[in-house]
Amino acid sequence: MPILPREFYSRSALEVAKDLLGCNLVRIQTGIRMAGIICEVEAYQGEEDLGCHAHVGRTRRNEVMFGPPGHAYVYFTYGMHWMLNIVTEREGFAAAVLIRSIHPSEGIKLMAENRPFHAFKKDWLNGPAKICQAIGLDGSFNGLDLCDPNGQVFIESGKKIILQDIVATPRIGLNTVPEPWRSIPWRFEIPGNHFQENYG
DNA sequence: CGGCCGATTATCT
DNA sequence: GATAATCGGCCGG
Repeated sequence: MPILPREFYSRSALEVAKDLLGCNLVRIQTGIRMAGIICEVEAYQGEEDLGCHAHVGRTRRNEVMFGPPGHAYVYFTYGMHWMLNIVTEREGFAAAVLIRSIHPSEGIKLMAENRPFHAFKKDWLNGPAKICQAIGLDGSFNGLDLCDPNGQVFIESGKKIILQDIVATPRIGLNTVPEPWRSIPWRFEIPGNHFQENYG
């Protein structure tokens, strides 16, 4: 499957988020290819969005989000977790899509080694920090260009998910974010059981 | 399975 | 000095 080009990411985070469902997140670590089908994402867009890191304006942490689309915004939180986001929209407009869960498809053995004591337990890959741990991503990947075919991280197009199969709900963990941003349904997912029955 | 809570530190005010 | 786009262990049902 072809690598998603820059134009794919040069759209609103809401569109990109939904279109990323069903696509294949690929990570090559020490020459070994790991991949997973994206099945849960969240959109964050603009300084108006009080749930988006960019709402405070440009800072050292969020500056990648203000940059060109198709790059990785990897940030650190809760003192121990890394999160992977994909930058969207045009340069100068801060927007990104958080990858929240994947259905592992390739290199599962290496993913398991990257998550010792948790591999193959229930829910071992449904969470943004779990994914980064499983595919070996940290802050050194912040700003990485995902459109570089020779890169170690990129996304390939996959099965097209029809809108009817996508469930939209509020974004997770925005406990102190004011309404309406706290509850706006910008989290998109392919329900787990549905995914396994129809897309696994 | 669901709810509660402590861990742990870069980044921002 | 406070906060955080989370996780995993522990507990009760």
